[in-house]
Amino acid sequence: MSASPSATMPDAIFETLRARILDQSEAPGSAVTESAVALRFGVARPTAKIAIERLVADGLLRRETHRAARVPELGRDDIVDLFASRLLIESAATASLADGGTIPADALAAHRELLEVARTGGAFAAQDAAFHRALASGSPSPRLARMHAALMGEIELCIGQVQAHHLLPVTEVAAQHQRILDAVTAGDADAAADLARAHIDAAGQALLAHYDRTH
Amino acid sequence: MSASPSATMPDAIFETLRARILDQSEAPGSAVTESAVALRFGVARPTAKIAIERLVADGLLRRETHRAARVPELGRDDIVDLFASRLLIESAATASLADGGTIPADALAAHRELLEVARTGGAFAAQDAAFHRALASGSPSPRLARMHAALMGEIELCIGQVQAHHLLPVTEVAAQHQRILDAVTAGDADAAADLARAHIDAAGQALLAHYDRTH
DNA sequence: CTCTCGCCAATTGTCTAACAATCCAGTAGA
DNA sequence: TCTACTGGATTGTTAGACAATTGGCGAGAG
Repeated sequence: MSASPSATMPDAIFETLRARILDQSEAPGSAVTESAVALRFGVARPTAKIAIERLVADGLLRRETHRAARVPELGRDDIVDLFASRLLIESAATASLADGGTIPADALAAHRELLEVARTGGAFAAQDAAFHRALASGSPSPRLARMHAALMGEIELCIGQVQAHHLLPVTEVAAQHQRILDAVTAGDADAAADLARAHIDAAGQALLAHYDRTH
Repeated sequence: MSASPSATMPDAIFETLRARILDQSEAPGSAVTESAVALRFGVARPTAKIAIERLVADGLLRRETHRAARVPELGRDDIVDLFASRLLIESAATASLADGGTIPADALAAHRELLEVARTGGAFAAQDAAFHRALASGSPSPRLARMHAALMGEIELCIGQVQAHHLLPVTEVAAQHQRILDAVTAGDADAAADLARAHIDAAGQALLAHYDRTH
């Protein structure tokens, strides 16, 4: 995947670091300094800085001024807040999508890939995230889509954990996605929003329960 | 106002351009090129670029790749979408604020300034914007606050128009703020959210009516 | 022995200059 | 008249260097 048509240097660094953070190659809590990144990729520091700033904007890194950026360790409060915010945005986006009554092509493609993974087994985090991303960016409200994108980085961090610890069976995830799509196709905004809420809440509850078990 | 303790070059350019855009010194639709800004402030282009990128992130400028950034002309769809999104975020933030039952100090200060302006007359856009900004950033949900901040630039653009065309009397704005604060103090989340919704909706409706009159 | 002050290393913030890629309009040629 | 090309304008990207801030560590005073 990821045939980068016009691979620019900051983009390439961004993508590489993003993948490493999402699959936990970069341990949560570890520091990612501009100098280290610049050295590692053989570029000037400002180039590394741009990549890091994009990661920070996506919520995949956190930083304070004059401090090294760090991979976030999502605490209980973070998980609660993140899923509550996501619930608000994504259910609204799903409802407005249902008003239109059509499913974005990207969302359908992601859903089919997820069904395929459910049959063959394997990692499904990428497909799950792609589905939700497509759902939001297909919404008729550009600002809703923008806000969801800003949340998506941290969400993907969480999805990775749900998958890694087998907190939810992939078949159940796929089934819930199917029901959401059905409601959207039927143009039932209330039902679509409710189903989206339930889907997100289930993931949040599972993750919180796991967090409480391990802390 | 705004004693910048450590005025950095990009920040100074950002603030200056921001003020010029908000008071319409830069006409909507006009282009803001990196070179022009660099020349005007006597800095290198990347320095100007950073300032412009911040403006774009705040929604005060729009740009496509390899095209000059332009001051947005908010169309009817933009206004509808912006106020709908704002309604969703700000009412949720206000409700969670009411759950805590305490008013952020900044919000109270902005409210008092607005009351003062209501007595003496004059421009109130800055105080109105500061009030809403403080309300959201005082919310216990950092992500809600972050999303509201991302909307705030465009909101302020709208508030400026509401003020410039006298679409709402400042006394009415102040009175509605007062009612919201009262509900928050009382810890009544539902009432606070409803009042916030009504307040935002009134502004949106007034702006839309004005838009339809003039287009 | 403890507390405070000052220095030093680490890190980011910022700026300039230069080259590369892209887009658009206007023009020359078929 | 329509197409292809060229030139200017604009942004994208990068390297290198200097400045400012932070936090920790050690030395000296109490």
